[in-house]
Amino acid sequence: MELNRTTYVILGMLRLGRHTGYEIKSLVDVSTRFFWAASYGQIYPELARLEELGLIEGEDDASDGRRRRAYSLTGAGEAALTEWLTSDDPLHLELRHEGVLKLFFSDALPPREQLAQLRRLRAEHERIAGQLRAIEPEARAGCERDGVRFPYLTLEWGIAYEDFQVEWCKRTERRLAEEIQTAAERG
Amino acid sequence: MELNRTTYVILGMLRLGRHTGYEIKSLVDVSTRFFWAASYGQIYPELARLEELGLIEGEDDASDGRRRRAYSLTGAGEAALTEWLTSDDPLHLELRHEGVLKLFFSDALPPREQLAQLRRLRAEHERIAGQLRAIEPEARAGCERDGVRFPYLTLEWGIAYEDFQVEWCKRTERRLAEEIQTAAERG
DNA sequence: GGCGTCATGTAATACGTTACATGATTAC
DNA sequence: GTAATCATGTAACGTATTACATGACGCC
Repeated sequence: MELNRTTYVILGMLRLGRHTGYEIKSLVDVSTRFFWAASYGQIYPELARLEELGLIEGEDDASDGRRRRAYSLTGAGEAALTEWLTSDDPLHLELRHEGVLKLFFSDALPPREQLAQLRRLRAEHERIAGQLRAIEPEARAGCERDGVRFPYLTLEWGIAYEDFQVEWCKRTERRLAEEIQTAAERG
Repeated sequence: MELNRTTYVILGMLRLGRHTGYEIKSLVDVSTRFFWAASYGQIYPELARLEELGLIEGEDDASDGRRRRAYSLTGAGEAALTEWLTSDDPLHLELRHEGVLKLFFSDALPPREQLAQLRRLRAEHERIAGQLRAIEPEARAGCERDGVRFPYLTLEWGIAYEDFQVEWCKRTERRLAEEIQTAAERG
């Protein structure tokens, strides 16, 4: 059936309710974006393909003058989603982290710059942690309102992850700063 | 000058010493791969381009019968690398984590399957942590031998990151298991 | 002689983002 | 009336992987 991985964001979002492509993109942007992004350029063609495969069903609606097509899961779509959720195929894990890459090559820098770079890295993770905390109250409310808990759980995961990064940076900053201090006293 | 981000892996690796494209790929595969991958399809064309830009210098060598071209950094290349290392342009941060995506949609599953999925996620991170710990002794030795410490530091980061994931999974598994238990006693 | 490694390179493919075109509605 | 939002769609571009072709060396 040649399902790619963007497929499942769409199927998963549609399982939570009938939605348009535009809505799916908005949902992704406030939820899975931090660990799984998707753009219009992927979503719209994929919706067409999934409908052709019979995994989703679209219905046109222009009742309020806005042309729109909302999709819902078919039985086959629900089955495909569950199949994916319960399969133990190897997970796609990918990390691209320019900050850590810079750190990798930081022997080229003088100690003060090394520290400065670490602080920038920390600031970045603090910023993201802040973003996540800002949406936390709404996510919690949504969780209690809809009886859907796992989206909230993954937000908790995101916050814990960013906090881990921040703490690691702080520890490493302290280590580096101490060494610079010691070197200065000896030198 | 239109430098993309694969550029800097190459410049950085060449700062550590004169290398062929093949060697750069091997180095990436045992070091930055976990937070910054690169393939032959990127490396070889980029080496040609960087030489044309005057950031690196290649020299042919077939002394042992094997045709090969080893590159080293030029002054301009070193400057470009330092410029990147010290700049505070926004960092490229990207995470694609199919396991967390599955978790996000796990309200669709019965509790037993939710737990099973979490265990799979943990197993995956335990596997990677194991891989990283396996290369740790060699990295530590290399660190002490060459006086280059930051590559080792990023390996420590990788291990800490994978350990964080494992611990988060364990905590969450316990929470879920308790709830299932409680529900069973009430039901 | 054959397998693994060293070594270069590219073509085909897949994946993903950005930017734009289009046009309606809603809120100020 | 105009800016923001809702809504669809795609073309161009950039990024990255896979797979293959090619060929030599070193070890068993």
